[in-house]
Amino acid sequence: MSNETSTSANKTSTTAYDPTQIEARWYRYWEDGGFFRADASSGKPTHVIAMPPPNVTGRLHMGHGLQDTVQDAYTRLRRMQGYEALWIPGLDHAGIATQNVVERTLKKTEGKTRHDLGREAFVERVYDWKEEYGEIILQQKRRLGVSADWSRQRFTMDEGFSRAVQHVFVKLHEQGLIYKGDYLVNWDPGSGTVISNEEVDNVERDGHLWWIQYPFVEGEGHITIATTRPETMLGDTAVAVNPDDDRYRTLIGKKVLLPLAGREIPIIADAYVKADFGAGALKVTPAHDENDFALGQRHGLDSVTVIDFDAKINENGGHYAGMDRFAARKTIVADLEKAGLLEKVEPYRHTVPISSRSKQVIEPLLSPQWYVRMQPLADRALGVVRDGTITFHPDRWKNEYFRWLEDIRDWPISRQLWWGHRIPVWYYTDDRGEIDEHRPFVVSVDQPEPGMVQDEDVLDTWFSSWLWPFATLGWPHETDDLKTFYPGTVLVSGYDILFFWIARMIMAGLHFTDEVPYTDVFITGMIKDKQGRWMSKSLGNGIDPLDMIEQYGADAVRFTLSVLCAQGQDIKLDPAKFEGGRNFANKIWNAFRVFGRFMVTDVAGRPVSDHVRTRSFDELDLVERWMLTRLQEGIRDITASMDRYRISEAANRIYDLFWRDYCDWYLELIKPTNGADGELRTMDPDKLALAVEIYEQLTKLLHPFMPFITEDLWWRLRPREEDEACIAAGWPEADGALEDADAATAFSLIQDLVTAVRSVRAQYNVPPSKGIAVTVNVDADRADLVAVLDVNRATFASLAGVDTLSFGTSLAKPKASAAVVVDRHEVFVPLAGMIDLDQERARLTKEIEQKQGFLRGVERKLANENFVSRAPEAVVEKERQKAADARAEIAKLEANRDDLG
RNA sequence: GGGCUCUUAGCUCAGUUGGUUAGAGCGCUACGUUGACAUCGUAGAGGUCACUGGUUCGAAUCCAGUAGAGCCCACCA
Repeated sequence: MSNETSTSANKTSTTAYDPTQIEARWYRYWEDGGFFRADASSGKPTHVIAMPPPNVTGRLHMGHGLQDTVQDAYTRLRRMQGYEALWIPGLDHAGIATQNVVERTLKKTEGKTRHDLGREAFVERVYDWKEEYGEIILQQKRRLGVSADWSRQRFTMDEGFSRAVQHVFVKLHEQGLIYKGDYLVNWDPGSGTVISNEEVDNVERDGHLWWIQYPFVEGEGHITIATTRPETMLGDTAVAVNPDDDRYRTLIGKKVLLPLAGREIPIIADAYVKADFGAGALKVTPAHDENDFALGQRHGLDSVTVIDFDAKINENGGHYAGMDRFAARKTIVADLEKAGLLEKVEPYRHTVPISSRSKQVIEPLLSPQWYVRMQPLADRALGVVRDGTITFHPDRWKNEYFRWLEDIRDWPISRQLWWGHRIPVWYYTDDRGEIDEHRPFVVSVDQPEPGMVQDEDVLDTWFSSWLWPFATLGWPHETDDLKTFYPGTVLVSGYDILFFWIARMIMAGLHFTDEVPYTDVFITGMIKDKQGRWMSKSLGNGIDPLDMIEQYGADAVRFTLSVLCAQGQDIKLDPAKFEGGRNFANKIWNAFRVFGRFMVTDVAGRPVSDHVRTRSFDELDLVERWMLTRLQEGIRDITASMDRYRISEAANRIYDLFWRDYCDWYLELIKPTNGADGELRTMDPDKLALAVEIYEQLTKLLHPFMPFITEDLWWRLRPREEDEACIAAGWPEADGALEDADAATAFSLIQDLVTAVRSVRAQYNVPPSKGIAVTVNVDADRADLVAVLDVNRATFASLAGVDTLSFGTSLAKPKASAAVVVDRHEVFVPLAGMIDLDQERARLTKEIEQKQGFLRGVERKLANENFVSRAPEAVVEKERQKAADARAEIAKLEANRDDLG
């Protein structure tokens, strides 16, 4: 079944880098080789990151891609720097999210609800789900190159972790920080559980304001109230007015007849009521509104619950009982209208609480729940950020953190779910097996006495997540891991879970371990689509990182994300941006080939002998000393940027160092060219050795960002022992002995001169193949440069495509030549037959005008008394130098223009 | 109602102790394939750094205000 189609359509250059060939292989090598595993007994300084555990139901998305790229870059960097670098991975059981998914699947595939199965069987199903799908996302992370210590992988519901969670509950209870209370909670009818304030989104919606008349019990007339939720009127227990409202002052204490319900309720006065809003009179429903609940408490009102946990009107709602809350609203409004009690309806835009889980409207309901008193925990957490023990990057996020903690509320931690940690509270039962309300409950991890039953509810997912940095290390046991790796170093996360998780981890760390869980918090921006919208399933605008890895390679994806990850700003991601990363990987690959093809290798492509330079630094060519100098600067800059958590700065720096310096200049100069006969020349072994030496350093600098390609090339550079991997190599350190400021200056001058010559060539369309003669008239004050240039004439000539080169300080301008002034030096390019005198004159004139404009600006500054007297001497001197240079250059340009006749 | 962020080249964005002739990538223009890379090279065009005022010898950078965009908090029915 041979087919020979599409050979040309698939034509790809054999020289292009192909990541698919190598990524899986190197990952296996690292993982099997134990390179990710941290050793608690090494005695090295530690660097620890606790990976935000993804949900067991999760699939890798770009947010993970970004955050894992950052975490992996730091883990690899510190590992190379000699730290015992531990990155702990794991999974979060994600209570509501997971239960919802499994319930939906159950419904779809078997048409059953969880109640059909029963608790035990249902939880069994969720475990099955977890076993089957939980690992997927961690496998996906491996594709990205995540170098986490999989041997230490944890799950928030594994046995040890569960014990830790329950231990914490018991401890907090002992400390009086956990209580059970009957309060108004955020009931999510969609998920059938309570949720915390943080899980509620306040969304602006178009609604109505209904004006309803409540008739007086005695005498004629009525009072009008305005409400957005008429269905709750069935539970009204008062009407409230402002005590200073003249319209209603005389009505306070009177009774009204609650329409439809037929109950008598009082008119009360409370300053909370705003006289200028709505009708100025407020219906009070303590059982279904937070403000009304507070009002009820102040005035000793009854609470009448009329909406049940299924979001339907209950038996207190008379003949509305059984109706869904929104259906009831319609019916009630219609009934009021029929009764002539509906005064008017206004369109009204207001905020409605929506469950971030199920997207359904939250129903505030009275319900007994467990709470954590947060104030004592919050105070310490505020302190450690205020005093700088913990630093946020970028800094501004600490303000959000403060704001939340300064106004902390108690945390409702019980959830009416089946998937999660059972609350470790036990109840005595009576003869019929029912909970005996008369006997006190017992808080205990294990069943205190036979026959006692455990609380039905489970704990909020975050009640386990907040222990992540230390419970993953074995806490509450004093394990070696805990002693060695706690506290951790840095936490990397998006700002979306600053309150849910980051702040709570800090509180938990301080409270339970007396330590901050980490000293740095790296907050990434969120990934948006090209147009700045959130990526979502419904919009279908998500970009799958795995698709991108397939298409461009993991290194390309990582590098691109690193570059984009600037200062916590949100990232508008266009998938085309990964091309930049792919192109860079390709450049890295091909740069190696420049010198790599001169190495003798075995079948695996590994060199059979080492290449070690024999020349001393002083014996190196100018470009080589320049390149080494640039390399040392690069090492310092990149390391410093990473230390300051400026990962995009570091990524950009290595990109420039590699592409602009190493490839564009250094490699261009040292690469052998073909001989006249077309035969490829050999490469000078010592030049090759230095090329390898520098490339090896660059490989290491690139490794935290692009681990796969660097590991692969690493083995092509030198013969190595099996465990001498790039991932385990030492991070480069800048070496002052490999720096030469004079060489850097001299080469930089050559770069400028070469660019000037190329520019002339381009302007006059001189083909590269055509050799030219160039005369450089060095500025008289810098005569020393003549010798420098002379020594490096071959360098110059090769870069600029020059046949004949003349250097001097008083050389005459050749006939019919173009002139360029660079740093006060003149570059003459004879262009007999090609030069257009008018064009050249115009070009020079434009150049002169530009320079004159610049000079005027500088002179204006220098003419300013205040500038000269107040600015630092060095700044003034710099300006004087600029002016002098500009004047000299203008003079030379003018002379050259005049010379054209 | 409070708070935060953003506004810099056609597009996406860098630019922290205030002193540059304001940068990058993509896109655009011209030229270029005799063995590293066309996923490339060389040379270029392109910006009153949103606006107004202030501080300063000097502002894209600091301060105040204005306008637009976005986000987070918040109990006005």
